[in-house]
Amino acid sequence: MTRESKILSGLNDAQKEAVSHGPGPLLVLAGPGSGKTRVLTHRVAWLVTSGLARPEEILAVTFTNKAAGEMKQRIRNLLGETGGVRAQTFHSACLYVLRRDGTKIGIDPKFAVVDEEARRELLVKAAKEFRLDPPDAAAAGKAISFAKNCLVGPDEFSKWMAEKIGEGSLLSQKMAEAVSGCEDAVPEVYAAYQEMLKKVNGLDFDDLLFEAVRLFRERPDVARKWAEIWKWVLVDEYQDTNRAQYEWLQLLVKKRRNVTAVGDPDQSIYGWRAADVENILRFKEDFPEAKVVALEKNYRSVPAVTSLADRLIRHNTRREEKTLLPVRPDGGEAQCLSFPDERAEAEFLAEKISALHSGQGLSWSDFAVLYRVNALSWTYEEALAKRGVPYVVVGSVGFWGRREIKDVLAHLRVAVNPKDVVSLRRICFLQPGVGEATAAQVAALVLAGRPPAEALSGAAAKPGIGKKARSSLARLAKTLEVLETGIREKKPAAELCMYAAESTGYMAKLAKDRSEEGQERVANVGALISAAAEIDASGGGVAELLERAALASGDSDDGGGKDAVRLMTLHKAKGLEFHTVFLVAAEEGYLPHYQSGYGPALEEERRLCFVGATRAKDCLYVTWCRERTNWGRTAWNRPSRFLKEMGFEVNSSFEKRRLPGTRWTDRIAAEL
DNA sequence: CCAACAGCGGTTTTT
DNA sequence: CCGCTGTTGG
Ligand SMILES: Nc1ncnc2c1ncn2[C@@H]1O[C@H](COP(=O)(O)OP(=O)(O)OP(=O)(O)O)[C@@H](O)[C@H]1O
Repeated sequence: MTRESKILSGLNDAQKEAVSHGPGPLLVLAGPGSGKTRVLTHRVAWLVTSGLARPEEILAVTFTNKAAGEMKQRIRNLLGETGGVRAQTFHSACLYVLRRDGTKIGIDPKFAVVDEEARRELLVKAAKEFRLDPPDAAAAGKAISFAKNCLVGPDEFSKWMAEKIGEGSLLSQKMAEAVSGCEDAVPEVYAAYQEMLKKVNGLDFDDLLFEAVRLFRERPDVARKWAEIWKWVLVDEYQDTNRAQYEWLQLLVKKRRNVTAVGDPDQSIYGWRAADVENILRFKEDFPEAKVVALEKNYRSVPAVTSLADRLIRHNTRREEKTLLPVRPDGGEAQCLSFPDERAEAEFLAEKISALHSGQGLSWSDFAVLYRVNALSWTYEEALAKRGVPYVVVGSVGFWGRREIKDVLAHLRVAVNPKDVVSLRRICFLQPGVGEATAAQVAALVLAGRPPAEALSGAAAKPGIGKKARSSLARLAKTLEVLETGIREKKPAAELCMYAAESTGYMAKLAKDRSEEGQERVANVGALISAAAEIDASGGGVAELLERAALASGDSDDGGGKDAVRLMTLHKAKGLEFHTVFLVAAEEGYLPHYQSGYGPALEEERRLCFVGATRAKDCLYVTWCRERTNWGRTAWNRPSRFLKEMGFEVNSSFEKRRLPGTRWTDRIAAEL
């Protein structure tokens, strides 16, 4: 078998047609479990083996860093190596471009990527100038993020917001909620916040997209250059792209038109973050010559699951119908269960998982518990722990988001970007005897244009600074100088990490804590040094390490390959699949969430429920509780309206209802 | 000026 | 339950 035919084997006709589409735009529109992601990866491999594209000419855009990693792995399995294919998120791709060509629109190439934590800090400070408290700062931050993702700058903001509110779209609904009470101040906060970002020479996540679009718009020659580099662009989860991503993509592909978009409008669940499902619906107009392929077979789920999901999603009004037939025979089960309270619900689930694990020879990682909000996870954690069932909460902070990692890296960030006052403040606070007053002195000197090491020594000499602070600031200044020369001389990142951790006394401070948590921190810093060494070995350095850290800082712990039950939000479950899924807390107020109970937001809640249900391959248990206690408050619940919409007969008069999957499905189908 | 602690209120979902 | 705020004692 030739390499090319090997890539096409294991695909149905429609999939083959999409994978082996030649040059020109291609749109794959299909429901869950139809093999969209599979098509995308096989298409990348096919473009290479067919000789149409060289690996380095391909950009495959994914929704998360994790999905990018998996895509690379699958491409490696098909081709033997990734050979320069870039698989990454829009944000990473834009960062890559801006690092290289940002100077052409006046961006200092040493800019730092401002992560969520630093962003909050800057926002709070910007909001304070206008007498807004932190909650209002967070609200303004949401509005600012919306604006940037819609390519609206501070100057146009007021006008834009006035137009948006009252428009009736999901975004306008969310905007109005976010800024209610502080509308008037938001434009000013936006401007002040951008000013601060400029001062610290930083770009936040949204700026990466915003600035990359500005670059391509203002410098068509640069856009052309990148269009020649990435001659083939493929985008997964296209239904969840926002305006900025859409625009950037258009600028990149409009000339060569070798663009593949893959997605499912029914799985658009990020409207609240400015994603616009119109982007995928408009593809045929943007690219009139586009080939459109529909995948109509569901390989993932048993009929009991697909029919229930289909019934649910039909309740959305703004929607184009699709055919999706299960190829799997009847089997498995889909049930709705009710419980008196969340303890009973959690115990049931733990017991069921234990039983299926030992009884059916399933792995722990074949199970997922999906919920609407992170706050619900602890109930299920408790019950699983009690039964000794291994589990991972996928929402928890991952390696790159951990405090000790960010602490050590903050030293390197300051050494690379001398204007990074946020990181400088952070490392000041790590020193014994240093608090707000001292850190403010240092920050003021840097904002006045002094280099960090000099500012530290300068502040140490000021009157009113304690003796302890004085000596630790001097030590920190020395460390920074060494790091700066180390970076100039391109010393390995691992070496510099180790130096930053040791010479500042940070390691010693961590080591003093003998608790389990403390020991873990020490080990994590060790792991950071190993990670840095790996980056060094693959030809990178400090810049690459910081890049990786900035983009991954928000990534959650996915448990790696650990055999454990996965607990996560419905949003995080997108794109995944499990043998058995527990869709818990299917109650009015949680699903749909009480803030999204009407209008376009409700339709998105329904899609969220749809995404959750369609993660199940064989078994789906949708559960709800009559009574739920949260933060010490007990509330009565009504079952989610989505239960009825899925075809379950729900009434509060029975404790537990058990219906065998397929037979039940047939009966309901006949009734409808 | 800084660190430690108690009390309160509340974040939907995340690159 | 967790993070932020304001208080105290060193
Ligand atoms: N032609 C095929 N033959 C057998 N199995 C297939 C085929 N195509 C896809 N599958 C399997 O179906 C499942 C779903 O595939 P994939 O994740 O690519 O679907 P998807 O359309 O991206 O789903 P979703 O939109 O729900 O994320 C996977 O387990 C995949 O291996």
